[in-house]
Amino acid sequence: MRETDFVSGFAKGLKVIEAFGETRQRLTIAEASKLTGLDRATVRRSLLTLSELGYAVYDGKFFTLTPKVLRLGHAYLAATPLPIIIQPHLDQLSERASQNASASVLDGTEVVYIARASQRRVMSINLTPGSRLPAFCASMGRVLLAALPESEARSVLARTDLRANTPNTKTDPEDLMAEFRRVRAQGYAVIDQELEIGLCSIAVPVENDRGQTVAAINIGAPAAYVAAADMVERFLPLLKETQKALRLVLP
Amino acid sequence: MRETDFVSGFAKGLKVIEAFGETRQRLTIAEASKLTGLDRATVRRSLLTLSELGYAVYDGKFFTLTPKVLRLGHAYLAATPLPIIIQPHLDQLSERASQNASASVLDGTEVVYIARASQRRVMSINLTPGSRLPAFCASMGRVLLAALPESEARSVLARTDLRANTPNTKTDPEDLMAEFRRVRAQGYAVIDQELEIGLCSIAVPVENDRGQTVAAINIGAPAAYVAAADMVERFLPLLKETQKALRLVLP
DNA sequence: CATTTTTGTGCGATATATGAACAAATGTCA
DNA sequence: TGACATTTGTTCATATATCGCACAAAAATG
Repeated sequence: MRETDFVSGFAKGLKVIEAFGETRQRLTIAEASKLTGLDRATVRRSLLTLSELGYAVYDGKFFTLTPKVLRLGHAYLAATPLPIIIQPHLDQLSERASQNASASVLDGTEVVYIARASQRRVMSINLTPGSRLPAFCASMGRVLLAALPESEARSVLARTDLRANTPNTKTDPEDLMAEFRRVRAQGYAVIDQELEIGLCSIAVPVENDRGQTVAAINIGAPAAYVAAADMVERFLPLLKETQKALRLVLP
Repeated sequence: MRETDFVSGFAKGLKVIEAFGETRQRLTIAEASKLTGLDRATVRRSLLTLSELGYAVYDGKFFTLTPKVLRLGHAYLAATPLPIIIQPHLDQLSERASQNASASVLDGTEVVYIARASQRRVMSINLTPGSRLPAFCASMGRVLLAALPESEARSVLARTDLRANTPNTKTDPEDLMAEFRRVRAQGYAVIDQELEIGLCSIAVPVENDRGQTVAAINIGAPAAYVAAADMVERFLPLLKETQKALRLVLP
């Protein structure tokens, strides 16, 4: 791409929007400037543009995003057939397992939820489409990373902040690479309270008819209710069924 | 605002992102140009910028959004304390009612879901944070429109495409204005299959301690399971309780 | 009230938008 | 099939808009 094919004003504006996600709520011009590293004058113009378009409001001091920005993110969910195709299968899966079921894709070092069917509340965090979790310690993340070439998976780990969320969290890159190989061989990943104490989950890849992994689906259950050792027996057959059904309908 | 405080390149780029939501999946440069009304050369630059930043991918013919754009929308949910405060109350409400509960705010002529707690699948459409419905025929929409000054509510209706979703849908502006007055007086709105056949819902406003309406919450139930006439008796007390709890914690 | 921080604005250098032009790809019809 | 018409992606010159700096004004801070 030539340099003149890049609209830097657009890129800077997007950076400003993302700055709101990193903190909370309201930002002043100076705060947004610090967070983005952009010049104050530039940030100011971007924020005023957002206000003019209705994506933000300005009270003379603070800028606040409006619900209109949800349209930007939602453009992906609405434009991508994947969540739409997966959702009914996920609903059925969740119903039959009497547990929460989710679908996600990989974005950099994180898994991004694209669909979810809940039966019960079990996690402390509330997950909705768009929510992100570190891939290395999530069941779907393991499955998605296992589907990458080893060198790429290693590169993702290198870029990841491998911090332990619980005493169970595996953080050694070599352990994780070995785990990916195991996951690839057995076709599923089980997480035993590595992300959150009291939460177990099992995930399988979602593949299209060419065998490419395009997403992952999982079932999460309270550890008090289903021991990690029982996850495979109880949920793998259901997951495999959903996986098989999806392989037939995905392009 | 002065004219030079507006970054048109940014505004055009945002328009391009939204163009993906209107159709599906993949867009060529020419398609995006038609949808946005922008010059092909300009759209091309915006799309190449999105690709360069990882918000889109380009295969030489089609541009596709990546999950990274979800960060933009999610910035609102993460930056706004409202969904975070409401969610646990919504979970409790949904649990006690054994029905789906949702929270939304008004954006123009539409209600935008900001949080949701599901117990069962009842609607044909899948609603997630960011989903939109026409305000005039949704229970939360009625509540939110009733909270506006009459002139504003009338203006929203004037800008709304008042199409009937079911034979039950009220579409006459004067009927609707009368309904808003009724809703305002009684403090809740009931929808009897106006949005979708087989679906009833009841909503109340979420007010802060100054009495300003900042959102709405609702409970939806299958008409086959709960008659519209019984919605008030069965769910209003629960909604009122949640409303009261939220009034105390909202700024 | 002095000091620090933040915000708003003018300006020159630089980057972008525009619409026309053109080649390549695609579609249409005899 | 082959000739013609359309559509599409891309490039270019140039008029126009934006960028980031520097400075002034205004708030906030102590």
